[in-house]
Amino acid sequence: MAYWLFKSEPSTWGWDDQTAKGSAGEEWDGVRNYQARNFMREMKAGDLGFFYHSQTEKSVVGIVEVCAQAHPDSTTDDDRWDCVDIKAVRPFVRPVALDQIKADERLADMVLVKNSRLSVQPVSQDQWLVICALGQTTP
DNA sequence: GCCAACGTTGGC
DNA sequence: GCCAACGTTGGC
Repeated sequence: MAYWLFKSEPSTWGWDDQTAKGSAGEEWDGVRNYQARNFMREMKAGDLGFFYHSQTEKSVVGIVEVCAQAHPDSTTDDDRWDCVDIKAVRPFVRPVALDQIKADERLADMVLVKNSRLSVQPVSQDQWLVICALGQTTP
């Protein structure tokens, strides 16, 4: 089982939008970046991910689960682009801010810190556990 | 195949 | 609102 991080601007698609979809989940569509797409193609149903709010909030706000493996992105006819479906699992008791992540030396190698622009990224198990602990939330 | 120009993203 | 970093595009 692998861990990931999904980034979104809350004004475009936020945690509230995601939870509103319930257990049915929703396509993580609109990604037009090869690296991000390739990570989605590696995902398996049951993998877990962080839901990160960029821009105004810059915080990890919850945990999501991959509920459908990569399939063609329904928002384009261009067959280069695939996406997975994700569903909300649970919110963080305390959102974990980017500042906190940057300040924690255990998280210095996170892609979020090193390549802040990549919208879908892998997270190691160690990083996963540290951030869940900071968020006071069950991994 | 290289590289300059351009567009987009996201932190500050 | 600005700017740095990065990815993509297109001309050569």
